[in-house]
Amino acid sequence: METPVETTRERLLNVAEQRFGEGGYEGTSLRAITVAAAANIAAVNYHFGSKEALLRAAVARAMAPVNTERRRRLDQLEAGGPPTPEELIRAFIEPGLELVLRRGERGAVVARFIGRIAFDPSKRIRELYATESDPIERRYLAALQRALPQASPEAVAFGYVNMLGLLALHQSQALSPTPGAAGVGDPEDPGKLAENLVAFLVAAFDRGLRP
Amino acid sequence: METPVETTRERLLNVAEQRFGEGGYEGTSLRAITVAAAANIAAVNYHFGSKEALLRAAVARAMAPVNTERRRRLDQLEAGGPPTPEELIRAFIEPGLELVLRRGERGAVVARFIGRIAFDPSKRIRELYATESDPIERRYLAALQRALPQASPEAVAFGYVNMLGLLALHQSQALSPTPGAAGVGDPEDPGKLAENLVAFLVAAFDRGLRP
DNA sequence: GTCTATACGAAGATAGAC
DNA sequence: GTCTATCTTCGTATAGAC
Repeated sequence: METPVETTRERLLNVAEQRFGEGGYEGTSLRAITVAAAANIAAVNYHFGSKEALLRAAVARAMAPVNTERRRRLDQLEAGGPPTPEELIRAFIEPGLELVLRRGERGAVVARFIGRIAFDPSKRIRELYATESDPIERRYLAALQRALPQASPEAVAFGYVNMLGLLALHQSQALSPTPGAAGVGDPEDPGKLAENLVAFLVAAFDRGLRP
Repeated sequence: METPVETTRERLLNVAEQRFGEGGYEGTSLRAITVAAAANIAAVNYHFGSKEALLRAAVARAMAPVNTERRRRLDQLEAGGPPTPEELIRAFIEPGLELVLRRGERGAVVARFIGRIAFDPSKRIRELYATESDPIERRYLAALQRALPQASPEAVAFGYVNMLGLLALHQSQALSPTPGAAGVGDPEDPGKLAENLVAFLVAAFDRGLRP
């Protein structure tokens, strides 16, 4: 690498990821972010324009590798004939949890951030997240519909919403697992959560979608 | 009724339900609440003590009928021999959605509020919600474990977390349905969502819980 | 007991000088 | 790019009128 030192912009994004994931968007002050990033209070406005624009940039940066991996898996699956529901669910869930698997503590911070944003019921934030995940979402819905020809479009959309919601739920708990629940953020076997979640969803998609 | 006029306290709780459900706890100011309730800014502090205490009171009031109904159903089920997973899931989901079914627009406001709070990843708010739902939660987990003897306690807890999360997700969308998704807050047939959600969860519990 | 008016310190975002 | 100034809004506290 040419630049071993983080720029102010990068530090702001890193801290934003951590703080927005911990306290939520409304619950986190720009002052707290800029202090932790060793930047001036006005730095956010200079680099991003506003608090919301900082959030937008952080979401875009965090989602990029996830979206790339999802696209790659979809391409690969569709190149090899019609994929099964399980393959599609796996191709959706695993990229979202690999952050935790592959990148340790730092990955868990990113996952919690993504989960929290995807999870947020506020109109503003939902729109922002939707913008970031929309292109890939259409492809998934179409592929799921082909894999589940007996299900109505409404049923497929219902299943997709549930899949997205459960992934976000478990991502958002990446650093604060529910005591006693299986494999949620289990540091000894982070892959267990992915397997549990995929199994749960596969069963629900295969036999739990009403026409 | 003896008192056809709402007291300031009641108006504050009603408005809090609506605003907290719409904008979240952090995203809603006491000033916005007191203005909408035609009360003085100091009224919240007088009647409840603090913003968080107002939230606590609103959660308690909103959850009371849901908890009562869940308790009643559990009692009834357990009086008639060991309940099936489906019966238990139904006894959990339906009271949470009946708000919308039975009380129209006003019920949807309450449901959105409950869903949003149950959904909130903030530590403070999660603890607050947990306090309100803890007693009934233990009974449900025990009953689910008896109905699913082959599943480990971790697996049962995992399923319960997912059930709670999906209910909260759909409750929180009571007034802003995802376009195209089946029956989410469908004003023409609000019972459809309950049936869809129960079917989805029953399939997942019956065949999607790994040991 | 209820409610109102007012004030305080902390934190919000942004604009403009440097 | 940084820093300071500024103006708004936040939650909370208090003193006193009804």
